Amino acid sequence: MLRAHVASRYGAEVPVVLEQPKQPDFGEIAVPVAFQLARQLRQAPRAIAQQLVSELPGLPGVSKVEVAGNGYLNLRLDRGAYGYGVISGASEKIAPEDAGKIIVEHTNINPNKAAHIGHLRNAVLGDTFVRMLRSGGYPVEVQNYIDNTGVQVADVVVAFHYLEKRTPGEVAALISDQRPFDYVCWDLYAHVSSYYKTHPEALAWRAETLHAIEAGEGEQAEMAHLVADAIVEAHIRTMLRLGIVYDVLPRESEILHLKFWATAFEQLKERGAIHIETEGKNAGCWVMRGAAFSQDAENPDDKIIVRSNGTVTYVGKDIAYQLWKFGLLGKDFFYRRLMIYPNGHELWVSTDEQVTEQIPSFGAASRVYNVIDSRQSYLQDVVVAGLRALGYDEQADRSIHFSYEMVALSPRTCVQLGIELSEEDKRRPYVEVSGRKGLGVKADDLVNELIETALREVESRHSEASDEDRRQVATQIATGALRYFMLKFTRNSVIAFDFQEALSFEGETGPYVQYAAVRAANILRKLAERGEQLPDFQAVLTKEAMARQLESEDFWQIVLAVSKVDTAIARAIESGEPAHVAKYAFQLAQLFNNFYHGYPVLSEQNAERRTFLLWMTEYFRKQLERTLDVLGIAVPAYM
RNA sequence: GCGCCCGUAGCUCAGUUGGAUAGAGCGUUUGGCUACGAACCAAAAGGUCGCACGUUCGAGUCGUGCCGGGCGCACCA
Repeated sequence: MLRAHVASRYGAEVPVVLEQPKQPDFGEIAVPVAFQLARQLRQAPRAIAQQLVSELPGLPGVSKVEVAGNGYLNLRLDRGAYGYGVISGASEKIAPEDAGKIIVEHTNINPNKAAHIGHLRNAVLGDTFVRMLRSGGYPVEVQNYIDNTGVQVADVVVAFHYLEKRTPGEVAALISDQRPFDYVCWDLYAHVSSYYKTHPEALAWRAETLHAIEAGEGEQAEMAHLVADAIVEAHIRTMLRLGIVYDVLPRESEILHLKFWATAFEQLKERGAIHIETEGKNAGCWVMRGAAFSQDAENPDDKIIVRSNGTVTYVGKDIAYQLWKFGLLGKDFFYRRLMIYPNGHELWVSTDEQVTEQIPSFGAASRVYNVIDSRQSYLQDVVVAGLRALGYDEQADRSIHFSYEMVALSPRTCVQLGIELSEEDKRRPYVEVSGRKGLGVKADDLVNELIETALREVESRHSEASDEDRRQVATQIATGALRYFMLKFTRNSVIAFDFQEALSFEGETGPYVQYAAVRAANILRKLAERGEQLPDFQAVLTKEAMARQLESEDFWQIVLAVSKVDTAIARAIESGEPAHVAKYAFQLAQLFNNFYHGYPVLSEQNAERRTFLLWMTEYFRKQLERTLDVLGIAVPAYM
């Protein structure tokens, strides 16, 4: 409407953008359109703004338009109408009707050792983004790719087979042993990695093992399966502690056995996307021309896809996998159900032969997000260049590297962990986590420590509750703290992990937000304990009543902010930034704690005011819970 | 050498496609428990947004060049 007016008055198509003013007393909506017009009309912005206001017809829902600053148009909303609309309004879905399936691939941990905090950041980011998309109405499929035939698994097999001389039977016994198997492998992997350094000839064992795994024969192959399957199970269990689940686990073993690569290879050759090199340093290799993904325009480096010994590199397999995700490979996996989660959700895993009639449909998405840390951006570029070289430009555009910076360790935390730092490392702002060196904080250790810390706190506050009960609450608080901690940083900031900071439950943390939701619920519970029921808000709080109550600037600002859950999530989806949802949740909680302190609800004497306060409390509770749900954070029964 | 990321309060970080007086948490100082449990709230102090040019009515935000830090650039994944 405003746009139409501007267009007809000035004969100019100017984008009319609506903004939120910096300060609340400037009104609810700001329109900087006069600035844009100023350039075209060569007049002062303020003069144009004044002209606009004097000629503007009344806008629905808007009570007042005024000129401010150098030429802002500030709109003030009709508070009663807005408040009444909020009571009766439903939440909006932003996904277009015809939106195709979205695949989000995350976690992707090498199944050869325990998960660490770096993996947690990946999984929490991925899982939260999935929750954001689903709350917006998008259909999403969650994949966790398992590299069960790679070097890292081979290295652990080398350790078992050659260094420790164990049989597959003995490894199987270790898996069901007391000590967590992923922890055993964690140490073993660090051990074998350092062994290679002092005994380079041992690398021949690795080559031999990789060969055995690929051929699917011998003790090493058997052991590789045992190890990978057991570790995958451990990872699934670790992630479930944080409420993270998957739909399907595509495995590298099936990419190989079902000849995904062979099919992709044919396509790549046919379309000239890759070439065989006859001379130079890459002689005998199939390479992709560096020009396709070059970072160095002057002298682009080619990327080897097939080695001179005929084996395919990781990038090659990833191109095949990416093609499958878009349904462009002309092949599919077979699947078997791996497990059923406690909530009934089914987890499927790829297989190389048909074992069930009821094969679910996976893959064939219209958009793909790969949650992978920024260190692999070069390889992701190559994969996308591969799609492009095959003529799949559209799919290349819809292949999104959802990148994030690594989690490192703060120097203080290194000292706490008893890690010896070199003089060089001591001068760094943070130290990189390294699985090879066994340098890092295991995910399960961190979760356990968070639970114990929370438990001490819960026990000191709620001596009346049962042990079991308190442990459940402590677990919810611990995982809430951990998830929030992983989300409060934007994706491209390096997290220098610090124990003291991560174990904090005060200030900008998950528990702070949980506490606000619990407090809101407490008020409503107290009400019920007094035998009172929640009033029918829609009937009691008429437009006029709303207008009366919302004359209070405090209340008006609260209602405005609390009503913007969907907007906040939509904006976060658009920017691909889960941290924005976390930030919004924290702001809501701050607002509520403020409200809680300033306005006693149950003891309010004025009947209409009391009903209004109750409604605000219930509205706060509902919106906080929704936002926390998108963050994967539970609301405890008490705190 | 080339590419990507970062540099904002003592510390850790936000800053919504360029907009009005740059924000939060922690830490410091001060005040608030009669329970809708203080895992909270209120107040104070704290800034050359790394530096310099440029574009613009307007730059923390865009461009160029420097400075400082991190990560990549394998016939590993």
